Amino acid sequence: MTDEDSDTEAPARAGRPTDERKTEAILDAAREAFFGQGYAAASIERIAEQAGVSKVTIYKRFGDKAGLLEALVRRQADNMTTTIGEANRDAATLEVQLVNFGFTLLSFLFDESHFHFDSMLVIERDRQREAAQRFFDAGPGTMRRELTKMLAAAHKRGDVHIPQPQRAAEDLLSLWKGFADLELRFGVVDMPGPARIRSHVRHGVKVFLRAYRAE
Amino acid sequence: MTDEDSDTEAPARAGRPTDERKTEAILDAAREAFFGQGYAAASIERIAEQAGVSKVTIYKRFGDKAGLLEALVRRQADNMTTTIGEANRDAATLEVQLVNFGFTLLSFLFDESHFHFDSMLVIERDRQREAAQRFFDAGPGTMRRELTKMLAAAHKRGDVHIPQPQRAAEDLLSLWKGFADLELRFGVVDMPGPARIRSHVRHGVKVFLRAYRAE
DNA sequence: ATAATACTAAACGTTGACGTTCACAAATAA
DNA sequence: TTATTTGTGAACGTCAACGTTTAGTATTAT
Repeated sequence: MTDEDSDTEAPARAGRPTDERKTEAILDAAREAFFGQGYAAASIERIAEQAGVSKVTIYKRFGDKAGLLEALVRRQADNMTTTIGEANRDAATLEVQLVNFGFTLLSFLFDESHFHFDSMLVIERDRQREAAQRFFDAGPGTMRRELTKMLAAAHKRGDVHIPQPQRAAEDLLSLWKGFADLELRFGVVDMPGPARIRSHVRHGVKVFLRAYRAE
Repeated sequence: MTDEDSDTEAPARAGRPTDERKTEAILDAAREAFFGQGYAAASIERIAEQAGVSKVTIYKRFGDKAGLLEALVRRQADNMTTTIGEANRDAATLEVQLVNFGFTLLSFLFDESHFHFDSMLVIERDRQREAAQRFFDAGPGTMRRELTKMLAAAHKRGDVHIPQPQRAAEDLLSLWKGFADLELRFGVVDMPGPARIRSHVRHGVKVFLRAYRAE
């Protein structure tokens, strides 16, 4: 009679329960396919095969190809938000603080599983406008906000001279992403390891602080 | 009015001569399609239609889809080389010199017809490795070389303190391309006009020169 | 056991794109 | 005019992918 519509995690429903690991496997396979070959070239059939899942399961869960991309974007964005949250630690000096922040960011960006992401999304942005916007907010947007706050605080303390913190934040993000990103994208160099990433971040921070040091 | 062609070389061959304007029209249409939708999603049939050309003509001239992309990449790379060559003018001060250089570069990069180029190429780079490399050499690679030379000369003159000119060139290129590029790619802002571009370039140069000024 | 739900495999219809062939029209040199 | 080459349109074969359907299996609560 009275259906227990409990909004808790315990389903307590009849029938075979959904296997959440399959959802993860599908999204992992979709990531590989979409990022590696682009949205159009990726095939649901191969995604299903690689995920060890029936094609029908994908359609049951995500509706269609666009829905699968939508879900993937959401997961990646959440993932990024989490990573960024963990990066915002306090440290002794501003320099160390920035280096930590940048290292976390670049380690994330220069990861095989995320690297092709925006390239695909950019091409698809006309068809997936809100998805692209959401990803920007979760990734670069959040990054800019956090960094802007940090820089404004440092300016107030007198550590640096940064009258326009948002613009400065964009400068630093540009220096970090920078040319290494270009070389990577065109396959001129290999993916850098942690040591190279840290060195690159340090260099960016140094240049940045030289430009914005207190007079 | 009939135009008498006297500039071009006479083919002096029998039969109907090839219409070079058709080649251009095909490449223009291919650019729109490839850059806008990506390689896989673009269709030769629609490219032919948009170019006002028979599909067979495309196959006669370019062999297949990959050949068409190949030719397109080559044309874009040549185009870029030409533009960069024109940008390298001497000017009174280093600052003016850099601003001119950057303005030419960004005007080219932030043009609708080139903007999606690397996004497509990145996804296709595994299948079109040499095309990607060629484009990198013609574009960012040349840019870095030219800029490195300019900065090394300025360092020798004592105008600035740049012991590692190539790294500094990468920094400046990063600052220029920077965050505006990201916002554009995700559709957060519209394509900037010349005024905004010049302002952005100026800012980049200022930050750069503050960081690398002579002590 | 039974009902209910998740899931699979295989087949299906449909669409769109690649690349080819063929008959024919258009343009030019001889 | 004639030979030669460019270009067109329409049709064709092939293939890969989307998304659906169906019949049946697996897993759970009652």
